[in-house]
Amino acid sequence: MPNKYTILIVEDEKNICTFLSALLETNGYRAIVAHSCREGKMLYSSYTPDLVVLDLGLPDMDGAELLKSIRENELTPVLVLSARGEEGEKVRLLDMGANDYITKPFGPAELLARVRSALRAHRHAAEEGHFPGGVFCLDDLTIDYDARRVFIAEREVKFTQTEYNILALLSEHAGKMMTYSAIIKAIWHEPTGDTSIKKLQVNMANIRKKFGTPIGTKGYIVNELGVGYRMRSDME
Amino acid sequence: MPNKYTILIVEDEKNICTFLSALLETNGYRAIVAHSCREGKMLYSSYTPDLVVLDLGLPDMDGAELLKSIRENELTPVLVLSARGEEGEKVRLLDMGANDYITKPFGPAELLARVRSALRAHRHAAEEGHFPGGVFCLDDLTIDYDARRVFIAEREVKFTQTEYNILALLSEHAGKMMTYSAIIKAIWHEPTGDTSIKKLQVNMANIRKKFGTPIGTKGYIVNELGVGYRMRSDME
DNA sequence: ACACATGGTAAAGATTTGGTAAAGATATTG
DNA sequence: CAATATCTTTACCAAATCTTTACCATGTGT
Repeated sequence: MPNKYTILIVEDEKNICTFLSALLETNGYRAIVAHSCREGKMLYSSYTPDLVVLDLGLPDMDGAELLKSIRENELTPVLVLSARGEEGEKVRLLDMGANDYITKPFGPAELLARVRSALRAHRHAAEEGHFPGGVFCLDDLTIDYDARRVFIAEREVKFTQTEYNILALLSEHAGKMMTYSAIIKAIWHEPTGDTSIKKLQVNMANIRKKFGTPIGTKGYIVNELGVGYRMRSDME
Repeated sequence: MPNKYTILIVEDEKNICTFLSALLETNGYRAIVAHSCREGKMLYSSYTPDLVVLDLGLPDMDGAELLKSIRENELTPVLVLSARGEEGEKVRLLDMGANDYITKPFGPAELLARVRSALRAHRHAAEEGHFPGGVFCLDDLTIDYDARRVFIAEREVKFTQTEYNILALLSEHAGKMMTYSAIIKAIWHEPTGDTSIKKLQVNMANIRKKFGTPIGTKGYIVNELGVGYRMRSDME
């Protein structure tokens, strides 16, 4: 029924290209391949893909520029492929609006999972700018944005203002990795520094404490070392 | 005694039916159950419920048809229950005017939160600031908007103009957190500042004093530090 | 395995915030 | 105009919270 999702791959290494496009094609996506950022830019505007897989460290132009030109109009999800040693670049692109990243080397299952997750989260966000009914749900966690109330397994849990703000922010972007600087800017409107990251970590600890950390269950919020936090999405 | 909200459940699976009706009944709603769309249509016109929980994929008739027949006259909120994989159908029903959807499997907290949210939104949209019959009820508190009179446990209590305005405002948005700035703008038509928040706080103190703060009972109005006030709702 | 960096957590101190009473200021009423 | 009610401002206290600090656990690279 719905047309295939079109995925634009921007990657210079030939064998990764064929691997990716074969993988995506056999899983029901339409794959378009660009071997440089310039080409990616052109193909993007002619195909308007549903998702972009962007490799860092392409020779001809900065991946950031491509991302910026995509973000000027659309909010098409962008997955960043990064090799080791490109940590800084990775975080920079996440800050600029990339939705997720995958560190090389990666397996087919991981890539497909991230692609699915990004597509679904994006479709949800697009359908009605926000969560229908103003309610967010993830496993036992329920957030009622209008009432500004949070429930965990039927029982209301009180969060302080900053704790709630963090929760609301992460849940509104569920499934998307949010960098420290993005979170700090949104919550405290101040530049990121050592102390502000500490504040964030303390708040996260308090939030987790109130969640009660059900043993055996993976927490609602995941941390990625050196990058930021992500709230799990109920459809990943 | 405040009238219970009546909720019509249209669902064929027996165990989901009993789960839903038990859940809703224990939370202060009146639940009516229909096991088919035909039955739902009939029960709808005889009970005129305040909200409908509609399962997709009923055998006898398309849920869409029931939704359409509801939407012909009323704008009663409709929550759609959908299983995974019925994404397309779900979107279609949202387009046709369903207010929210819940994906199976779902927990009790999620259902209750979405029911509350839908009732709240609908109530607020329907009356231009007034309740059916021009009366608001919450536990011992009764507000007669037409007469501009307030009763607590059968006995009238005199409120000043601003006190009444605040009460009316909060009760009209019962269940929703109202920020300081929203309240101040509505009451004094002036920008929010330190002094205006103080005014509001003093008024709240006076209101609470007149309520008599029955010990052991949670107050009618809840404060969220740094955010605003929320009047409890009879459906929470 | 080691050193190093990063994140988690608890607890103390500093700060902000809300509640309340009471004193002016303003408006309303007879 | 006086008497009264209401509104606004001020001051102070208690409690909630934010921030900082220190220390421990965990992960990362060599």
